[in-house]
Amino acid sequence: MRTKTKSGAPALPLNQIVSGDCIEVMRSLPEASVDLIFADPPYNLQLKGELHRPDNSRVDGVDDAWDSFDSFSTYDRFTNEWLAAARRILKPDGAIWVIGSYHNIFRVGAALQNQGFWILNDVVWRKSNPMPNFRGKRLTNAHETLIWASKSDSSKYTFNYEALKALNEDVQMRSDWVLPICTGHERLKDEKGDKAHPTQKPQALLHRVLVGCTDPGDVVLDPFFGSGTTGAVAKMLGRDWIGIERDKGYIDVAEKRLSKVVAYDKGSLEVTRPKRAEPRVPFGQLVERGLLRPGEKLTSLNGRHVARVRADGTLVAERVTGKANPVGAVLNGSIHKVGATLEGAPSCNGWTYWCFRRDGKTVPIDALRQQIRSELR
Amino acid sequence: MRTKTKSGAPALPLNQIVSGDCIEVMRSLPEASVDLIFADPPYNLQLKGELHRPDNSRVDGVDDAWDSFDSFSTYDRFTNEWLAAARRILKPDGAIWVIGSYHNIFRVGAALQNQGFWILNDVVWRKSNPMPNFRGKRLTNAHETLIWASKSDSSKYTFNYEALKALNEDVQMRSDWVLPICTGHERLKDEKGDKAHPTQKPQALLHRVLVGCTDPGDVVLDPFFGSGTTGAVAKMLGRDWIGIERDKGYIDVAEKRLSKVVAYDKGSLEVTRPKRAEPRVPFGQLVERGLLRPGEKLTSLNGRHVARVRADGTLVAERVTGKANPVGAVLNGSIHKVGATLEGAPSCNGWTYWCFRRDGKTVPIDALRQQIRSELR
DNA sequence: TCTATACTTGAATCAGCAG
DNA sequence: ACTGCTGATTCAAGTATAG
Repeated sequence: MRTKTKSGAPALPLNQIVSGDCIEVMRSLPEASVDLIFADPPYNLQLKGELHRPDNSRVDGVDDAWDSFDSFSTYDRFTNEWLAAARRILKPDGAIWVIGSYHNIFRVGAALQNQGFWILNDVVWRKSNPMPNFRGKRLTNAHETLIWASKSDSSKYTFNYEALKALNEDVQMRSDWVLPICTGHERLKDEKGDKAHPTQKPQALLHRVLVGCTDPGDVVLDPFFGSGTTGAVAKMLGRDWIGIERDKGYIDVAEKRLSKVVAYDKGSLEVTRPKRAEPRVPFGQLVERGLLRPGEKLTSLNGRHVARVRADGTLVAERVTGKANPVGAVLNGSIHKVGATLEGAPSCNGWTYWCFRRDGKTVPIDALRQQIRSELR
Repeated sequence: MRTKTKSGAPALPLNQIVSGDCIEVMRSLPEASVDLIFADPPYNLQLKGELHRPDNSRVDGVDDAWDSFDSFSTYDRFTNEWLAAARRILKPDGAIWVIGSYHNIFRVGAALQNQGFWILNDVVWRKSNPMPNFRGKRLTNAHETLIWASKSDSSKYTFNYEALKALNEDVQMRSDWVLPICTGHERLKDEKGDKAHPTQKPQALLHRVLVGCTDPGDVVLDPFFGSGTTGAVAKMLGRDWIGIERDKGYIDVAEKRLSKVVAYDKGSLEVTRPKRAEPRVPFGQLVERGLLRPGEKLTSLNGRHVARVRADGTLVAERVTGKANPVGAVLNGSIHKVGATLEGAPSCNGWTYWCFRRDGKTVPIDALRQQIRSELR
């Protein structure tokens, strides 16, 4: 562990967790000494009451004291202070990553710009397994936002373009990253088996950030260290790290975690990537994209049934009048459901069952799905 | 076209493009008169060497740090002014969508929150075919961000949850939308074959916003109308629209475009309705109508509890004797209350929880409610 | 040991109406 | 504005249990 620099300047507490308030601690560190800062500040969630799942189980929300601020202006003051302290210790060519949600990220982004940081990208972490919206009142909140910014617009920031491209099947890395949330064995638990930290980030996220924006031997600082994901990945990747954390309990968790982390041997980088399945295309997209018009008539493959497209991507069919349905009731639902009901079958692949007409020809709607899939590749 | 309201208040210029500065025009419109605003404001792109104010005047070159600060504060002033004007004309239960990139969206989001708008979701438009980063210096900027906010935290905003779920293969719609950028036939061209507007948005994006957040007949206003995508999709979907645009050239393009747009037929615009919209049927009606007899035995879905129907439409259950209730007290109340108490749950939908027996089969009482509802139609 | 089913959980600003 | 009652609402993974 380094304790003194050659120049005699105050030393950096490398590969340690420093206990205390991150603003004070950062102010005590030497200026222009850190290559990268990764920050996961409080999101300032404003939860009102309790939330239950449809099965009546209670959602364990983030109601910790550290996430509570009495107003936007209190939160803004806090944000400006820690960002200013972070800016001071960054090297001129250094950079910062901050992660947040819509509750706080707009205020953080504006503060970054106001202080002279230069935004390089905003990155969307698309969660493959987010928590749904249980009451059906909003969209599933399925992503979080990261901001990547250099210290100034003239910084020669580190960007390992080729490494990220290699991580992405040799295609340029994009600003949207699909990654699962942190669960399973990676999620740290306490003695009772409960989660040790409410907002532990997945290592894969940090892996991508550190591979892309640091080199081995760089100094990475995390002012909101929490369960220590930044330190764990930095250690694995042979980067020096500094963690700052206020909560003794989290420090214990992180220290235990870091003691078990083994650095990769140099030159080895895991490259296992699952093969991608064909992307799912909702039928509604054909309507949204204008490939089929609401009101347009679809015919079944056998020609016996007709249905019309609606603006929300469902079909409406006039049911044939018969014993089971003397009034000819209207039938509405997905392409699969309507097809199955009309055929009296347990299931039906609507993509190959329903056809539309173009230029005098009858074509299964699956052709339109193929068209969309080819655009996605 | 409407020109005067019954009350004599100034009329809304429905289904027209109003020429002029959007701040001034919005200030001239009646307050609390618009259901939804969709805004695609200038992005304040900071291309090196040239800084532009929102009014397109060039910022004189000064010291870099001061220069950028000046640019941000000018942009913030502009943002706050148009948002305030937009807020005034929004109905109390109205909502706003704003689209932007990392250059401006953080400032827009913070301004929205500062003015009292209540953010409902931030949505990521993930472009399936973005422009690559040619120099390999950053990540491919493959998305834009939209913010959906209601006028206040108490607004009863419109959200057609079921319709968006239907558009997405019967899975809850998420906050990340994969859609291609506007190209091909949809992209408007001028006489020379060049693109008629630099940032024309795809119709699919507006389709999703308008199907999800408005009903037919709602008033949708776009203060930065541009090539008129908002108006075109609103017209197709049977919504009233108002466009405001400063540039005569864009007005010509949009007017030509709008004149060719054909609205979908009304029947196709109907969208899957929420269950709440169904007429309410008090449980007591099942007893009154003789569908259930007083004294009849109901069983819980899981088979663990039994209750009897009373003549006033309440249930009586013998509570299971146990530690918490050594005397096995009698429990009486609504189908919901009795179910919730027996399960120890915060709430319970008695309609799907309680079952009765007919012809040897166990059926949820909700089937009887369905029967009454179908008679009401 | 393998398979199928059941249960648990995740940074959440998560209801609407009648009286 | 407040109170109280009705009754609507979830997706993907991982782990635990049963067969």
